[in-house]
Amino acid sequence: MAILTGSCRFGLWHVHVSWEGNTVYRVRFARQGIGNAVPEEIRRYCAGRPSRLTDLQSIATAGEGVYPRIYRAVREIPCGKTATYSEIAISVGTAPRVVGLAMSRNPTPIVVPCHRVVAKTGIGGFSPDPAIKEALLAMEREGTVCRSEMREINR
DNA sequence: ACAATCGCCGCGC
DNA sequence: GCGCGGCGATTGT
Repeated sequence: MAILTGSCRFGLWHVHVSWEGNTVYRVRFARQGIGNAVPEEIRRYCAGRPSRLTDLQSIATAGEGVYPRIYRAVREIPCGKTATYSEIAISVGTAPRVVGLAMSRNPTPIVVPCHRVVAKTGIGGFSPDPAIKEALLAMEREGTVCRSEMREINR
């Protein structure tokens, strides 16, 4: 199977994705879009519709290094909730700044939901623009996007 | 090897 | 509300 790339819209930004099957290699925010499609769950998420990002895998979570363990811990933060840099640090046995650095180098934002990691006082950083982080958190707080298919069926 | 680089935190003012 | 020092893994020279 070949690696595919595409983009979808999120507010004023375009979300570029490269992936193969269920494995996502890169996600990045850019001003310009490209024509091709992105995985369904990311398309639904960006549109604010119910989605299950946990169906996707990220290359960033593989391995036993510190960064992969951080990324796995971040993936366990439920949609609509947040954790602090220090909480993640304690859970994997490292320092808060290492978590910050790992977030800044996260190759697959959204799939590894680094926007759910906030500073103890304040929202913390996000590149290329903290406004994206605020928008993602606001969307998840609203709640529609967080409904999984199971909850859709159960209600 | 070494130095620089961080999306942080807790303290003391 | 500052400013400061400590923190640890990664990346580039």
